[in-house]
Amino acid sequence: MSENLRVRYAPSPTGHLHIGGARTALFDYLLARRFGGQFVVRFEDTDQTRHKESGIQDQLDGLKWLGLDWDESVDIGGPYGPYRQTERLDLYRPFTEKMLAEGTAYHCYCSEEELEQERAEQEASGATLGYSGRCRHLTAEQIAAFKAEGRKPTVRFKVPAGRTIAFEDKIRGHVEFGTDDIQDFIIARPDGIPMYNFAVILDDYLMKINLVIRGEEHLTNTPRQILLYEALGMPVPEFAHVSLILNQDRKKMSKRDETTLQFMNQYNEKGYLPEAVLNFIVLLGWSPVGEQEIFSKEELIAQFDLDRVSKSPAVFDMEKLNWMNGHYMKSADPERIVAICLPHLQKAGYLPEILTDEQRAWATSLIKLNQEKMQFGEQIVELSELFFRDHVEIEDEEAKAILTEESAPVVLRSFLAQIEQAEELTAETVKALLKNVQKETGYKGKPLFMATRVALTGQMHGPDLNETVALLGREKVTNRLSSLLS
RNA sequence: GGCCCGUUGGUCAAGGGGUUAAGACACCUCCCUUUCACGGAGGUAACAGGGGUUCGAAUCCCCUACGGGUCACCA
Repeated sequence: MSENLRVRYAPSPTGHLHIGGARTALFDYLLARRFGGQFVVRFEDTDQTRHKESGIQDQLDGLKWLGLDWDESVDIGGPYGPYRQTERLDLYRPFTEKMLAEGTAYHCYCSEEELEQERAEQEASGATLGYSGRCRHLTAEQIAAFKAEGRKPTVRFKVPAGRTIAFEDKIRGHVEFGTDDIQDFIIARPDGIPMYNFAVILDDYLMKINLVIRGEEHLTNTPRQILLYEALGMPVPEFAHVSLILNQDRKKMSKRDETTLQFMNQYNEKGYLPEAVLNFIVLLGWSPVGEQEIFSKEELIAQFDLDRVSKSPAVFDMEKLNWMNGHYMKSADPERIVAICLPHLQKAGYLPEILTDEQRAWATSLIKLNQEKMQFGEQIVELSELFFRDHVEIEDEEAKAILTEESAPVVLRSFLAQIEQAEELTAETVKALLKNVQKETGYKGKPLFMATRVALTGQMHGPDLNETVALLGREKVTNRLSSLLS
């Protein structure tokens, strides 16, 4: 890569940033940053029917959330703009004209209905699917007749026969296709708006993109695009086709698939850390040289390369993502975790929208207490549920057994008395209180701590007991103890 | 159906002619801990199948099977 590297991420703005797109964009970004190239984000919005107005911002927000930045796009401009296709329509027209004039493309007057019928017949007879090319050699009379009918032609590319189109994919190696398997395809609609295959090559050429990284679903588009580049005498960029990300059923992720969180905004909403998601995504396909697998963005920039990207599809493993996110959460700044978790507690109705300083301080302690147990922010709700309920429900058999020990009421009665006398409850004072209970009753270890824990939380497991008691507060503690003892 | 791509433990994956076939997640056991989690020490578990080539194939070639992608006036 001696020349200036220029890569692009070119989504269709139909919705939020998808995990597959995020990975492609990440690969683009990493390479551009590593080799001092430019990363451009451009939008392919020529399909009016699928276009979603918020799509562009959603995509950009997703990239931003992940921690990526770009050198050229709709928001910051750049020397090769505009960066959305619907604003570039005038730029495409001369190329269409050129191809028509040179005979590498032709007008096709077939209606959508006719084409549909043709396809149906092909499917029925088991013939090769695709356009027959019947408008290639229309006579002047036929054309005049179509025009008289009021038909508006599409523009089709004339695919040369009998050729082999080969290219060296940066990830998959040598790939080749025969042009006889490719039918004449439409490059521009009757209204002049170019189709995907045409618009991409024009944009990539105009924007001086020299490496195209994209999903494997575009592999079979590549020979078509190479043909187009050739027809226009343009240099062909390099290609790198990244394999698909599959869901847990080993199928291509469908938008409706519920088993996997597929969009960046969902991760954000569930309280995942962007650096964890980024770290996880890069490992879906790419593998480092050594055995390290926790990488900062900077470390990735220093060593990411396409030659270590896998050819085979990867199944998205939520469990591993959760582990990795948990790993990042443990070492994250507690204040940041608080900021992520607070809204979840509020949404759950555990805390009001407007917090007093006291409430905020209390919630902060609560969240910090659970920081090391969380895999993602939303889990704070279930983790802290016991702090908000009115009554303790003991369902676990083992837990029930703890309370039937003869030591249990002795310990709890003593603890209740201690609590009532205590000035304030902090982790330290609670620790001292429990020590007093130990001295007074003679019970220590499990009979002491487990009885207390179960009585107050209903659970065998949980965060630090001293902190838990302190956060529960005198009222809840005395209520729970006395209702249990009566 | 045609064309194209792929196939190493349940998952992510290293390894690209000679390895006891790494590592991570998950799972199991043990240690640590008043509990859980964390951390630590172990463990179970894989080269899709069949033919070649070779002294020797997970690695190279062919076939089969399976999975996926694509054949739009979508991108």
